Amino acid sequence: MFHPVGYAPAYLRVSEVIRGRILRRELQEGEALPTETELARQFEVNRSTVREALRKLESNGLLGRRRGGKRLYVTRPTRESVGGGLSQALALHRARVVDVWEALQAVQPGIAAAAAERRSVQALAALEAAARRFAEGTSGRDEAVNEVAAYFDALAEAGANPVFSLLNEPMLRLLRPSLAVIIDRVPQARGRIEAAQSAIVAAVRARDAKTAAEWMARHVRDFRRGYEVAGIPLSTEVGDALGGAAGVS
Amino acid sequence: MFHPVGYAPAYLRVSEVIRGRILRRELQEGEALPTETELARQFEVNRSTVREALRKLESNGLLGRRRGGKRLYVTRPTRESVGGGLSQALALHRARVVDVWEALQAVQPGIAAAAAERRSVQALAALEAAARRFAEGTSGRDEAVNEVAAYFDALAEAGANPVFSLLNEPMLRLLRPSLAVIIDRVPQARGRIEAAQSAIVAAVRARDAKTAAEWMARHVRDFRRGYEVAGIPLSTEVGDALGGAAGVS
DNA sequence: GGCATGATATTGTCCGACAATCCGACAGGC
DNA sequence: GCCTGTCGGATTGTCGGACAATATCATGCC
Repeated sequence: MFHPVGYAPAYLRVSEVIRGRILRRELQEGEALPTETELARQFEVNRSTVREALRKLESNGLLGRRRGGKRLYVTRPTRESVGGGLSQALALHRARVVDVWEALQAVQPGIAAAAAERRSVQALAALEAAARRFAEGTSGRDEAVNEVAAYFDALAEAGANPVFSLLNEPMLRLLRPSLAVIIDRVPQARGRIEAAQSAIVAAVRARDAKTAAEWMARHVRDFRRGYEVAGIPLSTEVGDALGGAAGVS
Repeated sequence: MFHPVGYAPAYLRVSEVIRGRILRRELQEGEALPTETELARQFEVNRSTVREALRKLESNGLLGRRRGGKRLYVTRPTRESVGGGLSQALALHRARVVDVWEALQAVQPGIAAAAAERRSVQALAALEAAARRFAEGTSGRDEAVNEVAAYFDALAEAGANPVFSLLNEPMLRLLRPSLAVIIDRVPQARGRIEAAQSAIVAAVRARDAKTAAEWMARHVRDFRRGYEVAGIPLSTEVGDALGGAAGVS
């Protein structure tokens, strides 16, 4: 019958006002925020309150600091910050490798198709470079995993669709540990990945969306085989590795 | 030759420690956090510092408050909190409706297929209920939009894949405003949506993944037609409506 | 022009304080 | 028995002030 009466502490109201300003682009990316003291003066709250508001925006990725800098600048959430939040949420929702794999299966062919349709010359070059780096097989397992991720990223980037780019990140992040295991344990993994990558690159170069999507679908199915061969149960929860090295010790 | 020497302010270190504890499930969901004073004592920092750390975790959705409550509890990020962050990021990355639509096109058929394969009896009932609510056509434009979103949510839920559930939210949120325009301007929109929904429901009931995916693909393609008929440019940036009513006035 | 230098501004952190209010217990009335 | 009113304690939200460390910037020097 009645709606709960709304109340919000000052630190929340302050952060919402600033957030709104950023989303409405009244505060533009790269612009420096006023100093904490100045904000406190304008909002007529204490500096501690302002600081709490800033911390919220900071972890949303809307504010950031230039390396070693002191002032806060308006930034837009990076792939990393968005991906971090999302993969953290997925880990807490007990997502399993099979769940992430299934999502990959759904999304990646579309990404490959988009890349084939719209890739620019530069994006194609970047994609080819990523494939080459993996193909060189510089031995290290962790480097290899990074290169696979970089390849997927380059592909999403070539699709020129920010939604794809942002969705890509968390899935790759979550699969990283298990992918490392596959590369370690399945001898033919590198070869198969390399083959798929170069086939997809070729399709993207030829702007052949259909073939790109098909190869990608095959590629993703292959990952599932990889899990089975490597003896990783599909019901393993992802993100067991998270939380340890989340950033600062 | 040398890595930049790491330094992190105390509020960050504190929040990372707590975050790690949560991700490692040493702090379980639903558990109450110690009081701020107690945390300050244990971490040997000031209460203000602890509060800044808590604000960060709060906006990550890892901590929350029970309605009207005072204490903080460990929570896992809800679809809303994750979706909010993601759609905010997408808005700032200037994602356009066509980008979101493309992602929808990639993901939704997979979701429908997963739902068909794994739906439980309850999930099916929820999906049918959602479809019925929309079909009743209770007139209001905004209610209709909500019901469409609820339908997609129910479908993702039926897929029993947390990745799908979490990815669904932000896309729907971003499409909401334009969907409202479509329903307003395109007379036959309701009918077509209703037809697609019931076809998909039927396929899900019959556990026919292929048909479910095909109908969903058609359904999503239809949305694109809707945009064109409604005269919404596909290059419209999503989230122009965001930022205004982000929460608190 | 580029670079050392010093003054200034700003952040990170602390301390102490107080009002509001949530919580739990407790008593009283229907 | 259950609901309501009361009350003390605990906890959060907010404030003011303080200070060390250091990023920033204008200055002067080569």
